Amino acid sequence: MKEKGLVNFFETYIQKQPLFKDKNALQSNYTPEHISHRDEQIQQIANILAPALREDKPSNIFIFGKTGSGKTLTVRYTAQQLCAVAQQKKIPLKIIYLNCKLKKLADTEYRLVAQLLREYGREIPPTGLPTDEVYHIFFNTIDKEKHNLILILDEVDQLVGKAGDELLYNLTRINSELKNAKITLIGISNDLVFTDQLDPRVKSSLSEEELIFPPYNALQIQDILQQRASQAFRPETLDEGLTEKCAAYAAREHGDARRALELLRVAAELAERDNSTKVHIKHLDHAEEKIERDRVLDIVAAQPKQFQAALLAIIDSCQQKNGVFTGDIYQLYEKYCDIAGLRPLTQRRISDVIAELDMLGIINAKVISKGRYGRTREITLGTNDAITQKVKSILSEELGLTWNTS
DNA sequence: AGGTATTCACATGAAACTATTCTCTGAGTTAGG
DNA sequence: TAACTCAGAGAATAGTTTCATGTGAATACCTGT
Repeated sequence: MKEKGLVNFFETYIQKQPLFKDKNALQSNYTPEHISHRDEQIQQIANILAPALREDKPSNIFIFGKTGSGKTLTVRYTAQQLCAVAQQKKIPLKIIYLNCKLKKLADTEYRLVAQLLREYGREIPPTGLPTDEVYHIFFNTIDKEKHNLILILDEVDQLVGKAGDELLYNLTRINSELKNAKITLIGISNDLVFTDQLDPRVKSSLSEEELIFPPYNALQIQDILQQRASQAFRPETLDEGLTEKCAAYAAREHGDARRALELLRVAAELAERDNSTKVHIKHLDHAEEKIERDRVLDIVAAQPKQFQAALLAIIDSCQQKNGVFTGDIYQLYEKYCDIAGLRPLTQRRISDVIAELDMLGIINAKVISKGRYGRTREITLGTNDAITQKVKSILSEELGLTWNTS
């Protein structure tokens, strides 16, 4: 009986008209043929990079803009076009795109240079070599033949935050020592004040040209959504006013187009699972909640045990009273460590852990001064009750604590 | 009343330490000629 | 003698600990009226 039901399910599943025509169009790494509302920026970047086609060195560029304002997309698109022309005309040009945020790939000096070498077909061990040595190999490798190298560093702020600006300094300076090759840097960052941390020398040479990507406004997002939606969905699958609402959601979040697309995709997935023939507004609401829940649960499950114990202590304290401080958390945390058989970390470290959890958006921690009674962080939960309960049960399970709700 | 000094409870920074992973190198060992 | 094995030295990195210094405002303590 049961099996038959399942077969039926699969059969009807096949017969069902899918909502999606081409789901890829909503994926964040999808590059559309035409990029709307960024013509000006594309032209600017093209102008700056064009000298590469005459085998001159283009200026370094620094690009700022909030998340989801199309920075990466625009740069990659322009670079692709440039590369295509260069290839056609047999102009020696190499473009490397690196995302500095990706762990284990390009988030330290050593790894970034190693990754660059990998792009040139040289295998570099993940550890064991001195950094100078790797630089040396890099230097020799790229100087072997005459060419222009355009290096796109996405989310450079992450790199500088972790590894310092020495690398950028070396890269900008390396040009004067290279005989054949020339390196052009394109830095992409969503942190507008980030250059303040940089060494003035690096700052001036890196931002020979600066570009700012303004966030999309609601109308532009709507336009983009509609374009992508027409590729992604069959006609007549979206409810009236759906893209408008979706755009409005995203515009509220500082014009993040990526979020808008994700929202639309998840909503459609939910609709599909619902056996609905159309995506309705209610799906959009559910999608927003689901995205948030998935994000939090993923982060929580991925944290190390110590973070989980700290988070559990935070959740429990916060549920008992509001206005929770670092000291309270630490005491409870020590207790939980004891039960779970963990060696408790120092308060200094827990202070950092709390700050990191705050960064992840799971909790809110604000430094306040209680005057005579010291200075500390005031901690509140950043998620709604339903999610918090779910998080709590995951944590209890992970830590092997059987929980009695008293 | 108004002004200054104290004081608390951590925050924040810097440096040093630990553990892990990996390469490189050279000494010692082994097997085949 | 060439090939192989293995231990030890060095590196990079992540995660901590240790030590030191900083900090904002509620209180305590003065001061002069």
